[in-house]
Amino acid sequence: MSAVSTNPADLAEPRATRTALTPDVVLDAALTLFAQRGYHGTALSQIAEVLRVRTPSLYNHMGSKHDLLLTIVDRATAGVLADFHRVVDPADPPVEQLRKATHVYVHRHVTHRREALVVNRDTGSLAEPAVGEMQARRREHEHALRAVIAAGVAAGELRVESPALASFAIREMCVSVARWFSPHGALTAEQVADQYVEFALRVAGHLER
Amino acid sequence: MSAVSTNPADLAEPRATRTALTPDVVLDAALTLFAQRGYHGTALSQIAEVLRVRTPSLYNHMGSKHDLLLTIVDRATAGVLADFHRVVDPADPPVEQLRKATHVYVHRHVTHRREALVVNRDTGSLAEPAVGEMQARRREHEHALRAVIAAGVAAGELRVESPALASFAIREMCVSVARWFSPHGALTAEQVADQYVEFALRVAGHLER
DNA sequence: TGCCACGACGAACGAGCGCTAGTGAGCCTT
DNA sequence: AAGGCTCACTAGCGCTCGTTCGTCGTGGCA
Repeated sequence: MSAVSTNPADLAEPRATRTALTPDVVLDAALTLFAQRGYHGTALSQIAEVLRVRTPSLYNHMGSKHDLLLTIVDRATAGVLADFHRVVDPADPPVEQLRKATHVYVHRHVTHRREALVVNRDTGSLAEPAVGEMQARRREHEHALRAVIAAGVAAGELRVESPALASFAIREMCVSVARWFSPHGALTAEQVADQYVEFALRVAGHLER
Repeated sequence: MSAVSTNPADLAEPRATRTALTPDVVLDAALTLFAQRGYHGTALSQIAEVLRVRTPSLYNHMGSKHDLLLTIVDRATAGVLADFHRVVDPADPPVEQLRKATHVYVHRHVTHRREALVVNRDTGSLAEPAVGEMQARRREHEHALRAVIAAGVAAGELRVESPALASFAIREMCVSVARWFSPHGALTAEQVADQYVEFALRVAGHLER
């Protein structure tokens, strides 16, 4: 099928005209390049080049290269947790919680592909204590999803041997969407999210309707 | 559950006593460090330090830093394809092929965690034409798995809307095992592989027994 | 019109990188 | 005992990195 693309150029449009430089513009360019080449594989001179500016000018709009990464990872991981707690209602039946949790998670990874790639690849390049804090956030989401699955099993709605294993599998399955999705493909973010919700429910052993 | 570990130190044991230096020893140390810090995040001086040797000594046993990465990725991707064709018998029913393909794939990612991490993270850091060649191998495996699923759907043994999407989901689910598995955990490679085969069959819509 | 804050710039820094060359110590062979 | 080979070493190369500093042109405001 031609619905998807592995073309990494889907991430980048070389800024043709030189627009006003702001912290957000710098952050956005860094995000694109970090996602493409990785944190250590990206030089500040490359970010400056994309922005049609000399390297030192960047320092008028940022703290340091490390700060860029920290801000990116911080916002991204906070967003995932915010998504989860916004859409998952503890009063809902576990299956419904799993459905909603998976949907936002996939949807975020489709609409925030660059952030997802950077978080998954370069969180380890942060300095302490930031590494620990960011990993703690990921663990929080992981445990929340695991609890939902465990509750579903306890309620007889789901059937898995190990909620932890199922939770790992589902999460990584969703994350990987960022690696192949293309906005130019045949599938919309919504369609992909719906498909992956179905996959997640199957992995979790939801009884067929 | 305490069956798994996210401790990255599971990858590295700092070589206490200085053993004889050989190309394989250098490659192994590079593999460990690349998996931990990434290709661009690893300096040759760090590899040398682990081996209790000065940096230039490495060049008696390797071509260049880039050669190390190339060798690692080359062996790893070739191994995946060899695994697939060794265990998957085209004469088998599609479901059986999917079962075997998933099992070796997970098993390899459990027993070759470092290789998997490096391939997924740093293949893009290779120079042309190596990048293209390695990606072509990954595509070959991807298409082979997709064909198996499509055949299963055609035979009425599996049920998915899009074999491509299911193939993506299953592959990445298996790959991610390298990210959390610990040999010190409660689960053996075989047990994890069996569990993930079950997950894969569920994603592919295999009818429950 | 004069002033001032903003910010892009050239120059340059110290550090670290991958890698090369030449030297000399230890070992095997004869 | 003498020779040659292997290989780890010191020294140092050219380069790029992230970052700092002081200058200077410009646009908004008095």
